[in-house]
Amino acid sequence: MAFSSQICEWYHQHKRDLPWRNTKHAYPIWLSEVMLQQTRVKQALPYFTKFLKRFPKVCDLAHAKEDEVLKMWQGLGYYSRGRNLHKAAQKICFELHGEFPNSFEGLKKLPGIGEYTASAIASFAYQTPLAVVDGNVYRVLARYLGISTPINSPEGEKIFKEKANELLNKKLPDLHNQAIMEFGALHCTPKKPKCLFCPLQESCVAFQLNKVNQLPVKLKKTKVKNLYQHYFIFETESQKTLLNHRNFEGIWKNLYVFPVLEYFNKPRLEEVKTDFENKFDLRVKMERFEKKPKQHLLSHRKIQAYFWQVKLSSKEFDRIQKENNYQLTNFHKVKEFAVPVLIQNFIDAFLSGN
DNA sequence: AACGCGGGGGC
DNA sequence: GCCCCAGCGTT
Repeated sequence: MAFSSQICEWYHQHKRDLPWRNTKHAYPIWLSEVMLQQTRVKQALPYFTKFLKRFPKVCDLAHAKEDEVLKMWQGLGYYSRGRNLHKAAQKICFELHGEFPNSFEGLKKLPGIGEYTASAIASFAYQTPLAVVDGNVYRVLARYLGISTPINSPEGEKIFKEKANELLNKKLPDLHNQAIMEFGALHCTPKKPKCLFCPLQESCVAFQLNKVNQLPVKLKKTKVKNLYQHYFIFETESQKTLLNHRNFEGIWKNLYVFPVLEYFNKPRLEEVKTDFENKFDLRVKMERFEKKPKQHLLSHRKIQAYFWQVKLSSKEFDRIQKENNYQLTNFHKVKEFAVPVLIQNFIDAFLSGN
């Protein structure tokens, strides 16, 4: 219990005032936890506020269109979280009479809720004595206990989960869980942890062995692949353009982009033009907005995006829209659709005249 | 057991 | 440039 009381004491003195800590209701806790998956507090905070204002209750979220949920999620990334959030809200509202499951197992059945999030909601909302194990906890425990088992190996997962539950203060699981995560986020940080004035210094194995900067151990990193995208901004004289709803598996599922050709190997310009002509059965003058591609980095892709301006007669425009089932829209209404940040950046520049 | 999935920020 | 972030779902 020494560990927990020390962590909780530290938490009492250093914790940030975050809105989802001022409630015991499952709905806002769940919303915050999903947004915080692989996402920093600073980035998630404005989304949390915006969502709660627009969807005060879970059934408000359930009754919304997925398009609107994704539009509100725009810029937060990992859009499957937004889609699953919406699906889970519908389950809770329409199948569970608006009541959240009150057990770990019940919570974990909901889409988008895994081991971590189920533990978090169960402990924060219902004081269930379950330890959360997130990136912060892996790091704190790896150092404090001097465990060099890779945190993302099956054995590591098992060991750290066991240790986390051994150290858990089962009388105050919510406080303990908040405390250890906040400690990892603010004090026992990945780079430059504040060991020199750490309350756990004497009992921290990694500090005693001077191995803090070697822990935690993490296996591999998935290689980043290049992705070359050529977007086509179709224009008519009446300010219309076409959007493609990405209603298939993969990057940006269910978001909207301009009609696009994608390549894993850099195509020659002639190749792009030929592919364009074949895809749309169309031979027109096309011009790139800029010679240099816009680079956009994802965790697993390095995207080079080219944007082409394609002016069409209303007849051809109409044909292409129908043949490809594209979304027809006025250019200044593109901002009403959920689009990736890459596309939003282009639109912003385009509309401001660059 | 490994990979796909976004975007931002620290160093 | 590399790593990490209150991970999850699929294969």
